[in-house]
Formats: sequence, C-alpha cells, structure tokens
Amino acid sequence: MMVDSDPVQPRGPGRPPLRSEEETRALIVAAAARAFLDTGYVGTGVDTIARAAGVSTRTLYRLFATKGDLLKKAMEARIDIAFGQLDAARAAGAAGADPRSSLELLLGGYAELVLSDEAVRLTRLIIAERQGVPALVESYRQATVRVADVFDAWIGEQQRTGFLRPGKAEMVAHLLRGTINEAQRQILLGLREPLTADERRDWVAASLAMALDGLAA
Amino acid sequence: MMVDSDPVQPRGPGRPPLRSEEETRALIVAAAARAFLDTGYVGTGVDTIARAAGVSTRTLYRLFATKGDLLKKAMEARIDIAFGQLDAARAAGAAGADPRSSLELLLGGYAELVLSDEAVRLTRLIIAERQGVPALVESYRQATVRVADVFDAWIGEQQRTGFLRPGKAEMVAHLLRGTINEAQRQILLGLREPLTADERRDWVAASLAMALDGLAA
DNA sequence: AAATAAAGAAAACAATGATTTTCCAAATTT
DNA sequence: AAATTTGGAAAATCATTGTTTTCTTTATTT
Repeated sequence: MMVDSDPVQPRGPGRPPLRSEEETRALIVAAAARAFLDTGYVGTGVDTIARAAGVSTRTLYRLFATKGDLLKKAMEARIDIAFGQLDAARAAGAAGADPRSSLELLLGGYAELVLSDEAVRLTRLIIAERQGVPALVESYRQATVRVADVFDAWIGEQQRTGFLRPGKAEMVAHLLRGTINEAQRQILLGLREPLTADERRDWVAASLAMALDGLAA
Repeated sequence: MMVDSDPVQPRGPGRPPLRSEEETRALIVAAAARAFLDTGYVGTGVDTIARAAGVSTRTLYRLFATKGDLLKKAMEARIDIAFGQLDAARAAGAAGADPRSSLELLLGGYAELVLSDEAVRLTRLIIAERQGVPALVESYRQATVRVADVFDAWIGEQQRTGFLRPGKAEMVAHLLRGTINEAQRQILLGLREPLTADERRDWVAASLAMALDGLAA
C-alpha cells in the first residue's frame, strides 16, 4: 500500500484547505497549551481553545479525538520545547573551557527549565492531571533522562580535567539540582513567589559560589 | 446581644438532633477529606461526600456554605492532623539523649509527614487547587513554620551539646530535609512510586548515615 | 394527642461543558 | 456555471453537578 503523501497534491475540485493540516494542528496545540497552563485542564473549555486558535470546534474535533487527547499532545509539545532549551545550555557550556562558568551556564539553563513561570505551570498541570493522562508522565520521564545526561556529561568533563576530585562533582551537581528543585516545590505550593529571570540569575550565581567554595575546597 | 451557647440547651418541643452539630461537622469533614484526597476536588461530587458521611445533602448544605468551603475546612483539618504528628516526633526526639537517634526520630517523623501516601495526596491537592482556595496556602504555610521550629530546636540542641560543629548542624538538617522533599517531588510527578512505611524507615536510616558520616567528620 | 423541629429521600433547577449536527458561505476545479 | 470540498457559526444533544426545594418520617415536649 503506498500512501500518497506528496506535499504538492494534485487536487480535485473543491475548496483547498486554508493551511496544511500540520499548520492547523500546530495552531491548536499552541493555543491549547497556553490555555491549559493558564487555567488548568478542567478550567479550560474546548471552545475557548478553538476561539483562541482561530478555528471552529468542528475543525478542532476533526483533528483531535477528545479534549484529553488534546491535553496530551499539547503538553508533550511543551515538554519537548522546554527541555530542548537545556540542550542549548549544554552546547554553550561545552564550548567554554572554564569548568566553573560552564557549570554556571548549565545551571542557569536548568533553573530556567525548572523555575520559569511556564515551567512551574507545566509541572503543576502534570502533577494535577497525570492520573487522568498517564502518558504525560512518560514524556516527562524521558525528558528528565535527557537532563540527567546533560549533567552527567558535565561531571564526566570534570573527571577528565581534574577540576574537582572524583565524587565531589557528583555531589556538587546533585546538591545544586536539589536546591533548584526545592525552590520549585516551594513555588508550586505557593510558599514562595515565582522568580524573575534576573532573580534566577543572581540566585544561581550565589548557590554556585556557596557550593563550590563550601564543599569543593 | 447575648448568644445562648449553653452546652445543655433547654430544648423546646420538636425532635432533638441525632448528634451535636460538632459531631456532624466532623463526620462530614472526615468524609470530604477522604474523598477529595482520593479523587480530587472536581472529581468528587457533593452527594458522594454526603453519602459517605451518612448524611443528606440538605444537612451538608446546612452546615457548609459551598463545596469550596468544605474543601477548605477539610484540608485545614488534615493539615493540622498531619503536622501535629511531627510534634509527637519532636517530643520523642527530645527525650532521647543521643543526638543521632533523636535526629533519626525527627527525620522519620518528617519523612512520614512528607512521603506517606496521605501526605502526598494532600500536597497534590494543594498544588492543584490552591489558586481557587488561597486560604489553603496560609494553613500550609503556618504548618511548615511549625516544622521549621522543630528542626531549629534540634539544631539548637546540637549547639549546646556540641555534637556537631556550629554551622554543620544547619547543613545536615537542610540537606536531609532537601532529600526528603526531593523524593516527594518525584512521587508527585510519578517518577517514583510511593514508599511504604518500611521503605521509608530504611531510607531514612541510609540517608542519615550518609549525611553524618560524609559531612560531619 | 397535638405541636414542632430534625433530617433523610428524592426530585427540581440551573448552569456548565464536551461532543455532534446542521446549515451555510467561500474557494477551486472541471 | 456546476460541482465539490473546506471550514466557520451556531444550535442541539446529552450528561454531569452544585444547589435548592418539597415532602415525609421520626422523636421529642407540652
């Protein structure tokens, strides 16, 4: 069976699509993600999403089976985007020869990934809704594996350059990640206000100084 | 205006209440907490709660203004109960002269408080629902202050007995709390299965050994 | 016994929201 | 122009659920 996936389809009679199905999907997914992160799953009506995406509910339901399906696709897309940014941070970190500043870049990327307003909302949604959509957890898990890889790469780098004693690198990395995760937990619980980008930067620098000076002497 | 709050009311004619208003309230609150923790706020119908409590929705609505009010009262009650258990752990810890085993008791209490199935569900609900019910955050915040007090008491104890160098006690306590909180975060996200009581105990002992031997030498 | 208050059962009400359906106005090809 | 397909607008359907109301039974006191 050969599928006719030619990008330039020889069309028969009838009105051509306004945009490709892919584009429409992307439009809807983006609107849905924004809305879900804003007002939660149950707090968001399907027609609100459709209106925000500039399509009709009919179109939406032609492309997505149910509201739950839409949530799944939307969140997977966001997880991909968010965690993809960390790869950029890794690349930047790998370029710098100075292990301390490479860690600062890496950590900055991670802080952004975990503490940005968007990230916090995403995490909240996953925690709140994962029972209804187990697939979300799988996407998230795979993403965290990617994060672990990035940190492991940095640790391996330290082993080679000898900047930190073996064993210390793991501890520093683990400690710093824990600190950032803890901040996220407090934001999620409302015990602490979300951090602005500036606050994040200052805060990363401070924790870094503390960890390296306090532990790696 | 004088309120007639005599506990033994001279009743007029008419059927007397089956139980005191307080008792009925408690019954409903308990059922509501169980249900909310089980199936979430939106996932739980009011009549489900009423049936579980053995009262009619009419009675429920005579004692609680709205469903949201019920959530607030139910969660506040649970927060009180859960965090109250830590006071017991403190008392037990204070009794033991050995600082290491007192820390183990304290930490065990904290692990129970944060990692038990009940606690995880409670946290999930607060994270998911706090925007709709800001009062929840206030209750939770006050409870965390009580927790901090308990840990501070232990730290102060170390200062006096000289078991740990000044500064080290803070670090050990902070590190261990962080580890437990991180475990909770992973459970909330579905990255890790909830721990049984036995697993919690083993795990507390192991982290304790690591922290004390690794850092407090 | 009569009056009266408590509280359950069940129906009524009203709103919301997911999903489907109907109808219609473009846009394109033959 | 006729046929035909896309997709928007809006109403219809259908289920759920918070909240209120009505009715009734029961346990008291006067």
